[in-house]
Amino acid sequence: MPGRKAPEPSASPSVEPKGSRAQAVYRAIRRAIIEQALRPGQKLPEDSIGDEFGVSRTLVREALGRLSVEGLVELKPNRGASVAYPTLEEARDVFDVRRSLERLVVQSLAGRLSTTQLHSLESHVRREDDAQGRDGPESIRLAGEFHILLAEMTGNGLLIRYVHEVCSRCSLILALYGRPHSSECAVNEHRQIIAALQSGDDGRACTLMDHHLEAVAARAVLAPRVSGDIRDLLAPYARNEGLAPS
Amino acid sequence: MPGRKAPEPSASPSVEPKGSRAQAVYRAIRRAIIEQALRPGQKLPEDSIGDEFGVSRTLVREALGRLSVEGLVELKPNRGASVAYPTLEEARDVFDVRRSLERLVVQSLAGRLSTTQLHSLESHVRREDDAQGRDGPESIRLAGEFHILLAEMTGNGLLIRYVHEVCSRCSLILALYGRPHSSECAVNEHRQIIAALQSGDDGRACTLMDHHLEAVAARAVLAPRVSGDIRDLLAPYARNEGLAPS
DNA sequence: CATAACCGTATTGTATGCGATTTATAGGCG
DNA sequence: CGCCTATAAATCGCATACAATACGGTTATG
Repeated sequence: MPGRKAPEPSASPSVEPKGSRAQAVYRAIRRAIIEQALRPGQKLPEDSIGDEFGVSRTLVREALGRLSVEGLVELKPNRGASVAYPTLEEARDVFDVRRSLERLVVQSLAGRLSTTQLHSLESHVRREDDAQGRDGPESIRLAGEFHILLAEMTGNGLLIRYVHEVCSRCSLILALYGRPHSSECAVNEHRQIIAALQSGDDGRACTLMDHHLEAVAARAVLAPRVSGDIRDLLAPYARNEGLAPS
Repeated sequence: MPGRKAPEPSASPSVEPKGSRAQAVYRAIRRAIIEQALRPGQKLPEDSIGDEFGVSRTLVREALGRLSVEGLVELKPNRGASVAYPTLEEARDVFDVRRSLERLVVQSLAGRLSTTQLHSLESHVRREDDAQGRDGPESIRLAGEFHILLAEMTGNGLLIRYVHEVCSRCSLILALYGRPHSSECAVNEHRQIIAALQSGDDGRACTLMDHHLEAVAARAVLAPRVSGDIRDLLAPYARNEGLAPS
């Protein structure tokens, strides 16, 4: 097993050891994927993972099953699981749905934010500023968490779950197709959205959110990474043929 | 085990025996819930179900897990699974998200329907007419399937999955809170939506869909069933306290 | 008589084992 | 020398077994 250098998972704001062990495995893998510790195409054998976490294949299976439903993991019958490798078409689909959902979020929230919630949002944006450019994966994760934070403020459980899911998948997509520094201006856009929400102008908030997401999608999806490394260029094609990098 | 009279599942348009057996169990339970063969609050013990289907608890567990994620089943730790009993608040949440999603559906579809697709939709609406009033549960199921059919025509995999999910949950909600004959005028509204989509007027289609869903929501959620049966009236309160009918 | 503690039973949570399917490897044949 | 086939290794699909927890009834006790 070569190259076994696992990068430390960046410190989580709130460590939540709650729930069953299966959920713990689920969250761990999920996070590893989002932070790009596990790259798309990476094989995910049940027993290796079980060994790593000290649980049986049963629980790993359960976790992988859920991740597969959410689209973060590909689960081929009798051939095992691997980190999902979204196509550009899937990416566009996800972004379309995401725009719809987040429009609902801002409409629900405009003019209804408590000061506590505002502080929470501002504090988050400040953290985004800190991570700016310094840490690619963390920056991506924080950008996603901003939207999740917004969704949670609606109190709509289903909406929260869906936004959570599309944000995860968008993180994966950005990791794949995003340019480096792609989240540069996102922080400012986040600030603008907060301002619009605070002022209660839901039309403006809606428009801002729409443009924000379109911008994110455009940076990522419409501009596949132009890399000097031939492997990056070939990877999607290889994966299309069912091949994976060693 | 008293009262073991299982009503035949109404004939499915397309029997799809595909996929793993776990998925088969999943679909079976799902359908049983939607058609009200399993009422909200009904306990779902793993081994009884396994016996019934001739599979082990492992597969039943997998199915119940997925259903729990989708909100059709409630899964309490160490206490087993039961058919979900959505609250009115959850119901409203689901309908809110559903409106958002289906707006995206009609926007994607307006003016882009092939004649084949139109025929498919018209044929479906005709089936809805047939079931009109004759069979409550089947009527509800068909109404949901109309929306799923629309979603499938977008080709957006994520959107399809989400619409599928919210439709399932809406079926459950209607079963709980819907008046009898609540889907009366729905068929005509479906026809109008088809017409608007065909004409390519996406604004009108959007409005129609919005009103349609609002009407459905209003019939159901805003008008909790006024029943002479005291058990129906008490059930939600009982369930709120974690109590279930025998 | 009411209440609390105890124990048996039923059901879930997790691990493990076996057979099946797939993938990799090595050997034979053209 | 390359291709096809046969055999071996690895991995998954599923069932089963065991351990842990919660529930119901019974008995002991205040």
